[in-house]
Amino acid sequence: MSTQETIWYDELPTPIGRLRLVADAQGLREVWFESGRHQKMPAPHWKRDAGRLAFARVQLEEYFAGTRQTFALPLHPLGTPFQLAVWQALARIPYGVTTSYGELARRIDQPLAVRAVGAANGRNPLPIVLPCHRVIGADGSLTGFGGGLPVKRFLLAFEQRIAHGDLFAAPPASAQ
Amino acid sequence: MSTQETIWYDELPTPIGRLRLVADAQGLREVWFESGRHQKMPAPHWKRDAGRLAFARVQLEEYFAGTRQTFALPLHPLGTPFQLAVWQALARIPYGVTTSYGELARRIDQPLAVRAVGAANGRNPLPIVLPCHRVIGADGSLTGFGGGLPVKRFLLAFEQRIAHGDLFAAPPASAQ
DNA sequence: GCATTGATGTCCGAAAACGGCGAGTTTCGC
DNA sequence: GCGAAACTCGCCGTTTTCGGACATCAATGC
Repeated sequence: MSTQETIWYDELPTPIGRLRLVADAQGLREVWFESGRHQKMPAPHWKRDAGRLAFARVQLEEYFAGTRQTFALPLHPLGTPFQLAVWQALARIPYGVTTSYGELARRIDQPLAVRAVGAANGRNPLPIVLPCHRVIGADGSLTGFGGGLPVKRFLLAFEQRIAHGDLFAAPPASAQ
Repeated sequence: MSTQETIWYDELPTPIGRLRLVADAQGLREVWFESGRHQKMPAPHWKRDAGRLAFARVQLEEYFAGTRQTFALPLHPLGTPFQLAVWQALARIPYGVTTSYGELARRIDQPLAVRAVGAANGRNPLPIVLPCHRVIGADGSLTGFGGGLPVKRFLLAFEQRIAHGDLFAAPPASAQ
């Protein structure tokens, strides 16, 4: 019997669909889009526990309510050193601002590792909390997003709106 | 004069070529593919006797007609204790199901005797009756069969078809 | 005894394929 | 001519695939 680490999870309804939050004793580990293409399921030994995930759920609810622009959470994403570097850089992109993959590569001092940054971005286990949606192509194209491009569009428009203090949603911007 | 045991044999046409059946007073001893590479011939003192082998021939005909999935025959294969153990395990593999050599090794409580199981399988004196054709590599490769790999493929496809209740053969069944 | 051989399975390293890119060039419409 | 879209190619970490090297056990032949 291997000593199995305890893992908790919970679910959360949002404007972009249901999210599944996963955490261990050290912090938030994963955020999934339930309707995502991967269709991942919680491992059988994980425990559903709303209380354990309240710390993250509250801040996400605030984010979607438009009252929170920065997350302050214990995070524990699993990845290679390179991936962790990229994900840390993600956390430093300000609310409502976009950057390019190339720019991100420069910020981690690997200006040529452009596609690798793209790949690491695609593996981001903590979407929204680590705002990979704020990274777009150098030519302004959205290029890709785990939860689907419509969701990426929605998040960017949403942050724009909040950042500019517009209280009402603009008509088109239909999400998902 | 050594007391020579009486041995009878007979032949049987099937979709996979002529089979030769060999039995003694205690039961079925061998089944050969006449076109097999071994080109074995019946020993001179054996007696050809269709009546004596009717018990086995009937069940094999039923098998190839698709109306029999389990054999109920007196068997008398000759082999070492290890081989007999392997062959008994063979008899417990259900119709239309495949297993790996490693899995078979585990079932006889000798999980590391993987290649030995392979060797014993290769010496199976009662092909078809003891379904060595249902044993394949762990990676799904067919790896080998006394009657030739095409025959193994045919038998597996045939059992699949019958087990799933398909009455007509699929056209190409292009070997995976 | 001892060495060799199989109708295998596992592990490890090398090599190739694969991305949520970007810059430069070519190709078409206008 | 001009610009946008299509194509090409280099870049880099990760993942997948592939091949060769072992371990392991019974049987066989000497």
